[in-house]
Amino acid sequence: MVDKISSKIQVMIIEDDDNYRESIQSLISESDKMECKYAVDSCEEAFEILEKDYVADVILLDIKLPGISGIEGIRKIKAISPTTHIIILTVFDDDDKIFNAICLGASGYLLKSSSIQKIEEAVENVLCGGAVMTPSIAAKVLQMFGQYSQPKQDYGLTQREKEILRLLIDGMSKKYIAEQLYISLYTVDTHLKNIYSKLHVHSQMDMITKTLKEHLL
Amino acid sequence: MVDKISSKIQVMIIEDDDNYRESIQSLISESDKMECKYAVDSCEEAFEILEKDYVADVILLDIKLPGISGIEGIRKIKAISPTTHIIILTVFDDDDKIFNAICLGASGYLLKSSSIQKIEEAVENVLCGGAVMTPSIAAKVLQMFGQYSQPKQDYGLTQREKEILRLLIDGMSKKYIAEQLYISLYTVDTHLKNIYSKLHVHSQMDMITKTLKEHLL
DNA sequence: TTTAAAATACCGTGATCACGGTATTTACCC
DNA sequence: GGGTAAATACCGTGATCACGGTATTTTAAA
Repeated sequence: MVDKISSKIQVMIIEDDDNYRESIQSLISESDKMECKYAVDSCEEAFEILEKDYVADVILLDIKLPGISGIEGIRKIKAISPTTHIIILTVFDDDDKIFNAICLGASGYLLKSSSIQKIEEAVENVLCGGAVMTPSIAAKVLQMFGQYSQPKQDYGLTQREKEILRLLIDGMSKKYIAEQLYISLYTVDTHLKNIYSKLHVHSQMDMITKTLKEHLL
Repeated sequence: MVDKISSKIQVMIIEDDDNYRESIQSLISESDKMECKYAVDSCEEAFEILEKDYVADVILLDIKLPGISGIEGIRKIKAISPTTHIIILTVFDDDDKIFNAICLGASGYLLKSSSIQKIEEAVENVLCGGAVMTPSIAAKVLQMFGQYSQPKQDYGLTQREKEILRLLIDGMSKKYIAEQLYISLYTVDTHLKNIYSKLHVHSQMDMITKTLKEHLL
């Protein structure tokens, strides 16, 4: 072992377009921060390399690949090498696929037309724990996010009612709640009746589905 | 009305630092795509303007303001002028606040150190329905997102069991499900017992909370 | 073809729930 | 000081649920 172990960021490329793959690899070779030892044209090849000793810091992954697609590949890459960050490369703005990719654990998404500077920037960002997204993806993600946190309709539940609701959602029975709160089971029952009336439901199940689906707490 | 109505993008600035506000305003004035008629130093002022006839396409909003904070301001801005996009401006990488802002409906987040090109780019992106985020924010958002969609643990439920689970979550009673599926109530009961055993729960409520919390369907 | 898994069905018992009442005590607002 | 909202408590009845059995048929895999 004459050479010292490289301290450069280990970047791997999975891309079936020979031209693009090689051009990116050579561009990365010119960087003094990144290094690309392996540039392969399929997920299958990548798996083999990763299953040996090689540890990639970042993988630039084409989403449209013959055989195992990029999307499917993400899962396995993450399984083999959990610390490896994945940046999706694609030519088109295929929001849905990108969206899936991101849900599966990709840290970023870049257009193939991105400059080597953008790529380098993205690689550094994901290594710092950041993520990189195009505005359209970002918007989609935020939109889903908004639904999830925003529409807190107010049904006018009192503090005590909310407290009891919380305990029920945590899986406690009416009886147990009564004991925990040092109140009578009858009282819990009364509160429940009031909650039902306010939420327009008729069972604990309805109440809980409504609460969880609408994120009322 | 001699002049034609401006077709430039209407950008409004809410920023209490006089220097920064004025410099951004003058930079925007040089743009041929954007126009900044109003640059104010508080949300209160902005509300007044928005409550009159003025319609801002995009508001550049400082997060740290005297009086009503940027975060609080977002809500009211959105209430007065729902179509207005909001881009948060801040000096520091205050993830938590940004995160709140984004949940409240901000379309983007920029560092004050951003170049006028970046700002222009961001403005155009949000007007196209996109969103702009720094990598650290993006990562945080994705992380929360991942929890929400990833951990689909498999409890080995059969098709029929999943079907019944779905119906229960839709609020149906065991009896009603039996009728809908043309099977005996006893059968539904048996399926329930099996589901309980697989999910390690002991009531419909537990089952539903578990299903909804872990997104098992 | 044998086996295993899935779906179906039945029963009884004790526990829990839903919901209709009614009623008292605080606490706070006008 | 009168009114209101919130929290507390009690009761009975009919409905529903949980869960322990046991058992048959259908389907799919070996």
